[in-house]
Amino acid sequence: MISSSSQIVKTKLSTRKRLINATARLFAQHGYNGLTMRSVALEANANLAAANYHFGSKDALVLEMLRERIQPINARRIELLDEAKARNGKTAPSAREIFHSLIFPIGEEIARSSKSRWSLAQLVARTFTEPVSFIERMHQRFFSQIAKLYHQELSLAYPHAPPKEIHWHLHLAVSSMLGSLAQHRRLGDFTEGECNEEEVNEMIDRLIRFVTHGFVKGVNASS
Amino acid sequence: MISSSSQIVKTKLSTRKRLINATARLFAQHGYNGLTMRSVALEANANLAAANYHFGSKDALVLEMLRERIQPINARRIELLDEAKARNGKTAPSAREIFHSLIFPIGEEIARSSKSRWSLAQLVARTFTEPVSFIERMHQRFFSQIAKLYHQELSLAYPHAPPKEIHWHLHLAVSSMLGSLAQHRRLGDFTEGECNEEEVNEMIDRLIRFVTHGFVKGVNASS
DNA sequence: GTCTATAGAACGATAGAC
DNA sequence: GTCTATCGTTCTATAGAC
Repeated sequence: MISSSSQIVKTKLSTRKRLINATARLFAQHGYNGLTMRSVALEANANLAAANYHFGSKDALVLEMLRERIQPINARRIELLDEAKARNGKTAPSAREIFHSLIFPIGEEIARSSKSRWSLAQLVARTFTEPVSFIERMHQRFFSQIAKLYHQELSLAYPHAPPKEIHWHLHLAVSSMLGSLAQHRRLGDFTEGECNEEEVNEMIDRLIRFVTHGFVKGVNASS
Repeated sequence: MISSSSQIVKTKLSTRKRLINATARLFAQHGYNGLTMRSVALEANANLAAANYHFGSKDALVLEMLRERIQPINARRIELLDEAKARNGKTAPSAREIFHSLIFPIGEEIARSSKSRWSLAQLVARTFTEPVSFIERMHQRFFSQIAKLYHQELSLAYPHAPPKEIHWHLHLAVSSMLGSLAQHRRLGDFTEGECNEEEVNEMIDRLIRFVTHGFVKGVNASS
């Protein structure tokens, strides 16, 4: 009975929570249109009618799942950014520290979710690929203000760079982050087994360095 | 009757070609699961049964569309890469030239397709996000050999870098390229209108520089 | 080659018993 | 809260007239 406690934890999860978890996995794998209420219910060991009872509709279910996954990550980003600002006193944090605060929380969350480690990476990336209308609104609600915050911070760190260049290269950095998360599951295939996709920290560290270099060299060349 | 010639061109397009074009637009916008045979027929001013007559199934239609769009781009990549090698004689092309040959052909293709300019960018990016099984096979068929080619070329350009680092940073560069293509339509929103998503060449040039910097600084730090 | 009409399956959502 | 059963819709694919 070694695994009794984890079994208890697993079976004690409420139907609602199991439905949310199943929705996250299936949305990450198949996207909004590929996810069906029936597949969610099956994956969660719940009933089709129960899913509609708890959330009312497919739209509302997916929306709530996204809210629960994205908000803690954004909160942690602000936390790390504030720490970096406090650490540097009156001088602005470096681009490296700023991008660390942006990307590192995703690595933490991936490492935390032991089961199907990379589904969060796919989920975050898919949130920016799905064109469904309510997801577009989702971005507006969750990401537009944090994008503004990072632009401000990078403007302070690079006061001589044109604001337009900050915008351009921040956009490139964010796009690279999302692309790398979306593509990470292919790392093994792409490199013919030479690189290991299980090493979360390696991936995150390299990604932070990559976008920092692209950003810094890019904006410095323009100022 | 100013537009008579373009009208002739448009109406002279075969049903088959109109179906392919409609499939490309709708696949880029809605993905595989969001694309329906009915929507394709409607968009192409064709009949639902005609679409099945020409291609046999939805799978076969999408597969053929992807083949027709991807192969010319890959051919142009090889062409530019060969030109760079010829230009440099016995010394290897620079990372900048190598990534230029990888990314520039996409810009050319985007500039060529006057109608709905950015649907190709979304299409290419979506090809790497959709988890549908036949698309995974598609990648194997179209991209695994070209990935090997670029790894070889970069290994020659950076003989002192560990092969694993070449692999890692090439993967980051490709992921950044795909992410930037997928995200480009959001550039205007993301930058609050400051950056213009219509300037294809600007976008492609910045992207080439961005991934080159990320790659070069990354592999140099490791050797 | 292109149409109408439809078969057969899967979907989101709900009614109503427990 | 959870179930069975089902409604109404939409999908892919095909049969058959033209």
